[in-house]
Amino acid sequence: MVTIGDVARVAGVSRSTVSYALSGKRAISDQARRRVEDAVRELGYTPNAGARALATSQTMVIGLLARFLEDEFAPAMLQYMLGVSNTARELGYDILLSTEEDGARALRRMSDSRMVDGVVLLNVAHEDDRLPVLRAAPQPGALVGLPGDCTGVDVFDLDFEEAGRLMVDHLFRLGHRELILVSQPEHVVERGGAYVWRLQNAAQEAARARGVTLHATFGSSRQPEIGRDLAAVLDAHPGATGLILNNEAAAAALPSLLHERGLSAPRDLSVLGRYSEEFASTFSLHYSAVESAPDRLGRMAVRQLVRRIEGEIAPDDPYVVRFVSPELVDRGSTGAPPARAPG
Amino acid sequence: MVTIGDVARVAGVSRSTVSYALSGKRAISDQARRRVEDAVRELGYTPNAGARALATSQTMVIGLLARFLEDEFAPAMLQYMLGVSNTARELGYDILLSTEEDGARALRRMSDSRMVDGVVLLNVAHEDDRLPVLRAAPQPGALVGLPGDCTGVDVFDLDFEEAGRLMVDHLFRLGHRELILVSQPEHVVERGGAYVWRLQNAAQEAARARGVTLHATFGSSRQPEIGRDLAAVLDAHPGATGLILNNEAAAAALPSLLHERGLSAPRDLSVLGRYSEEFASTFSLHYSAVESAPDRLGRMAVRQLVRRIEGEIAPDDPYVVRFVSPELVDRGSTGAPPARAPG
DNA sequence: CTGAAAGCGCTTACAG
DNA sequence: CTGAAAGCGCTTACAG
Repeated sequence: MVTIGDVARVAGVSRSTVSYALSGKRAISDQARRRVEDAVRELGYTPNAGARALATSQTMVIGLLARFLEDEFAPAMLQYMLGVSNTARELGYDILLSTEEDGARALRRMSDSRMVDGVVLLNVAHEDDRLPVLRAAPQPGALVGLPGDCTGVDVFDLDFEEAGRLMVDHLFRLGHRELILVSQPEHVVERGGAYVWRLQNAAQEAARARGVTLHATFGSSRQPEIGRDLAAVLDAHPGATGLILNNEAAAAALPSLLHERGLSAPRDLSVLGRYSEEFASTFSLHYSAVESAPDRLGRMAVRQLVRRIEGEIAPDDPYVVRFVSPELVDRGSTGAPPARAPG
Repeated sequence: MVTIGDVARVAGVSRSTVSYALSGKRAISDQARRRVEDAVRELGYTPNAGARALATSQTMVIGLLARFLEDEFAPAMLQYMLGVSNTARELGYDILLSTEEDGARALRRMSDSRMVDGVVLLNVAHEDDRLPVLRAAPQPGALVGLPGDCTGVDVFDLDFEEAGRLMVDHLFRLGHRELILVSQPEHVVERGGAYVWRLQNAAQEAARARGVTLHATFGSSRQPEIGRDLAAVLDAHPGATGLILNNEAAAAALPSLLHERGLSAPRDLSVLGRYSEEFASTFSLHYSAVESAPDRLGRMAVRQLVRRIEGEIAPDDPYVVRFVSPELVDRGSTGAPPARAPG
C-alpha cells in the first residue's frame, strides 16, 4: 500500500510536512503544499485509518448496539439505525454495528479494544445489562430509550407519558368515554420495555382524571395472534369507541380486522396509533398516530455523542435526558363516537 | 489504558512472551503462561484492535454496504443485514456499516483507508457503480445480488429465473391458464434491479411454453398506490385466476383489497408471492410464496468472503456465482381455479 | 516554514 | 523456552 513515506519521497519533503499539509495543522509553503497535493493525487494516497487511530487515539468510529428482541417489531429498529448511521456519516464518523444477542459482551469488546470513540445504545431497557459496562467504559455513550438509571449517559426518548396523555385527551375531547389501549406483549414489559408502561400508566391516569374508562391490554407482536387479540378485546368491550395502539403489529393487523367486521374508522371506531411516518407509509396505515420519530431520536443521540467525543461539552457539563414531544399526525381516523344504538 | 507492556511488567516477562502467550503462536512455559493469564485478569487487559491491525494488516472487520433505494422495501434489506452481521460475528469479525447513498464513495473510503478486510455488497444492481471500486480494491468482496459482470467477485443470489418458472409452473399444474404478475416498480428495473426482469422474463417464457397467458405489470412500492395498482390490474384482467407477486408492498396490500372485494384466496384467486418467512410472519401474509432466504444469502456471502480473507481459497481458485434454489412455501393460497361462471 | 525523531500498542522474525 | 528489537503507518512535540 502507498504510505505517507511514499508521498513524502515523491513530493521531496519530509513525512511530517506531508502530514501537516494534509491536516492543515501548521503553516506550509505554497510550493510544498502543491507538491504534496500532486504526489497524493499521483499515488492515490489515503491515510491508513488504523495507524492514524493509534497515533491520535481517535478512531472516528461510533459503535451502534442494536437489539432485536423477540416480540418486538424489527422493522421499527431499522429506522433508528438509519438515523444513527446517516447522522454519524454526516459528522465524519463510521459505524461499527453490533446485532449480537449479548449486547453487554459486544459493548465490552468494542470498548476494551478501543475500536470506537463512543457508542449509541438502541432499545434500552429499564434495567439494561449494557449500562454497567458503558458506565465503566472510557468512551461516552448515548441512549435511545429511557433506563431506570440515567447517570453517566445522555438519554433520548420519545415522551411516552405525554404521548399517553395526549392520545386519551384527544379522544376525550372528541367525545369518547370508553377506550381500549393495546400495548406490546406483556413479555416486553417484563424484561424492561419501560416505554410500554410509561405510556400505559400515563394514559390510565389521564383517563381517570377525565372520567374515561380505559381498558388497557397487551397484544401479541406476531401475526396472526395479534389479529385474534384485537378481535377478542373488541368483543370484550363492545361499548368502546376509541382504540389506541402502542404496538406496531396491532396497527398492521387492524385494517384486515376492520374489513372483516365491516367497520371503518372513524365512523365506527376512532383509531390512534403510535408509530413512525415511515412505518405508516410502508404499511399503508392511514390511522392518525403519535409520531415516534426514530430518525430524529437517532440523530439527536449521535449529535450529542459527537459533542462529547470531541470535547465540545465540558467534562463537568451534566448529562442530559431529553424527551421528544409527541406529535399527533392526523390522518383522519378519529372523530366523534358513533351515535348510540337506540334503546 | 492498560497495554501489553503493563501486562509484561506485572507478569515479569517480556512483551513478546505476553503476545505469544495470548496468541498461542509459540510454546510457553506453564509458569509464564499462568503469570501472564493472572496479570491479564488482574489488569483487565484487552489488546488494542488498531495496534493489532497495524501490526498484522488484519482488521477483523468486514464492511457492509447496504443500499436503501427509493421504491424498494426497506424492511427486506434488514434481513440481509442481520444475516451478514450475525454470521460475521460468529466467525470473529465485526461489521462496519455503510448506509450512505453514495455507496461507491463509502466503499472507496473503507478500502483505501484499510478499515476492513473485505466487504459485502447488498442490493447489487446490474450495472453497479460500486463494482469498479471493488475490483480495484485489494480486499475481496462478496455480493448479494447478481450483477451483469461477475468477474473478480463472489456472487450469491436467489435463482430468480427458476423462481419465475416455478411459480408459473405451479399454477399451471393446478389448472390456471391466465395469470397476472406484479413486479416491483419499473423504476427499479430501469436502474438495474436485475432480479425483477430475471423473474419476469423466465415467467413469461415458461408461460409461453405452456400456453398460459401472463399479464406482466409493474406495481408501485408504496401505499396506497400499490393498492390502486392491484385493483386496476385485477379489473383489467377479469379472466385471470392466478396472481404472482414479486413486490413486497403488493403482498402487504393485498389482504385489504381482497377483503374489500369479498374475494378470498385460493377460492376466487390463487396467490403466490416472493418474500421471506420473516416478512410473512411479521405482516400476517398467509400466501404461499417463494422464500427469498435473505438470512441464508447473507450467511453464504460472509462465509465465502471470510474464506477469501483468510486465504483458505487458493488465489487461483475461481470466483463463484452461487444461486439459491427457490423453495415454494405452501401456505394454502393456491388451488384449482374457480369454475367458470356459466354462460 | 521544515525535518528528524519519538511514540501510539501491537506482532514477529531474529538470536540465543 | 525467552527477550531485545524492528516494524506496521501515522501524528506531533521539539529543535532549528
